[in-house]
Amino acid sequence: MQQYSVKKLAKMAGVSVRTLHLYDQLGLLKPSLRTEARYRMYGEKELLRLQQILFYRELDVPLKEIGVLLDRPHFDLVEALQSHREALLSKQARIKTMLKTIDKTISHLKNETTMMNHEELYEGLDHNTAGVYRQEATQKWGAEAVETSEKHLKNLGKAGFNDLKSAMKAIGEALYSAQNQNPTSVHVQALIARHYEIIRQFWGTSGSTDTQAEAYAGLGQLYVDDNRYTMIDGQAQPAYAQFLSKAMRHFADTKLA
Amino acid sequence: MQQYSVKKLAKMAGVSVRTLHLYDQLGLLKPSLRTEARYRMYGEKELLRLQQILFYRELDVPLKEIGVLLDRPHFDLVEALQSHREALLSKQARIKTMLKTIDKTISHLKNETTMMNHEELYEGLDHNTAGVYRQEATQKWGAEAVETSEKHLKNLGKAGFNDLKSAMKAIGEALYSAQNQNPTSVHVQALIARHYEIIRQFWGTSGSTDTQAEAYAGLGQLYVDDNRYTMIDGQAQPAYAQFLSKAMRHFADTKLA
DNA sequence: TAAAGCTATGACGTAAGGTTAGAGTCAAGT
DNA sequence: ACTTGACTCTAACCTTACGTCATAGCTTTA
Repeated sequence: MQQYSVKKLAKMAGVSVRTLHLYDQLGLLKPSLRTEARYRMYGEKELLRLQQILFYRELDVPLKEIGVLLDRPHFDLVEALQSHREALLSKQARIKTMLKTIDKTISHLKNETTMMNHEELYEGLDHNTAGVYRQEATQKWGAEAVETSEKHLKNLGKAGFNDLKSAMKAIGEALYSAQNQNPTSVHVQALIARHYEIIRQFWGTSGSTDTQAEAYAGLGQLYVDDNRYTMIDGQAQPAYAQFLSKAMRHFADTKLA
Repeated sequence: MQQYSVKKLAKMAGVSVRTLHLYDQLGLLKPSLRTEARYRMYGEKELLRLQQILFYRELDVPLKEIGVLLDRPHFDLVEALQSHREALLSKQARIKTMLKTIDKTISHLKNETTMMNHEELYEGLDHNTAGVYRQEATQKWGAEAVETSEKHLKNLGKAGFNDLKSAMKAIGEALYSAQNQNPTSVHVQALIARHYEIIRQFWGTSGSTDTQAEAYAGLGQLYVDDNRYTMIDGQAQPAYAQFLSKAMRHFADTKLA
């Protein structure tokens, strides 16, 4: 029977060692045994239970509650796991559906995107103070970071992608380059605004405004699901992607009449 | 010029007095003046700024960041307020759209809902252990609470509503009666599962499964927006409604192939 | 055998408040 | 004038779910 150390289990489940220590202390997840030197060792059963815990944690159920839920005498582990599996399948399905919708609307692609100057680059956020924002960003992170980010954006304008997927990938690159800086900055807000503009070109006029807004907000989920944007230095860092997702949702709710 | 005490401002904005004390201490929102007795008094300007703060707080922007954002020299207050207003309009529009969709699908209403027994009542969650769950719930909250809740559900079966709106209102009643208990309980989960079943009857077979799931998850927002479910004892208590909304989203993602 | 890497416990820090506690203040009713 | 009830002040401790040391013991590898 397989046994895992704290580190191994933590890595497998994507949590910190500290988290496992805490869960042990709270009685939420006890190791199956302790070695001579009091090292914690976990078995398969504990791995499964941890999955359950994380599953409920996603819904912001407090840890105490989770303990009660899982320790219910008639809790059906198999059924719960199946539902977990279905949740993953469903997520996959949602992404597939979105891609399908995107593919359909690609056919509307007509007008070329054009070269942009600095003012246009930031117009999604503010018409008049583009220079100010840019200067502010430059002061904060240096000219190089800002220019790299802008270069990506400008390339977006010139490129004329033949599908939305590559457009998203390119804008993702730009966002990625800004990510090590302050993610709540105006600069990132400008990127998000521009992001929407570009994607809208691929949607064309198909679909109601509401549908477009929904779809756009949905795209945010892609960033969360794609490792490309959640891994930094080999460490899971979902905070940034989640902020993006939220910001996109927010943008869709706010800016679209 | 209008002046508000802490309590008044707190009530208007839907936050606690403690929150205002904290924001004052952090320098995020200072009262416009202090009375002789050091009572905090806020003016219109502070009310507006508080709106801004809450706006960004919704996106989980840390308070420190919010301070930086709002104190930016070129921050355009009017524009920000307009965008806030648009956000509200957009929310309204989303609800309207959903109602429209619902109205359209009402025409598919054909099959009558039938009387349910206990097993059926809980089938959304588990086929075999309905009795166990029921017993558990009874032990926890007493027979009366459970029976009241079930009565509502059974009435749903008998009623044969002529529109989805009243169906939702009725199931809302049932959920409301269970709300003072533990909202993460299996009992509430059962209610949610049943909730979905009933609503599905009104959707009939129209729309893809994905659309149905989306629409169902969207309904959760109604609970959040409707004062009926967010006010308890005259106090704003959005936690429950938000949990419901989340749970419904989760259910939609999990249970729908 | 010594360095490198893993582990243990304990203690403190964090964000955004909640929750008392003790004391002062204000308006209304008697 | 006096009391009552509602309101306010500051200060201090509590909370959740961990992150981040610090110190010390254990294991593996060169």
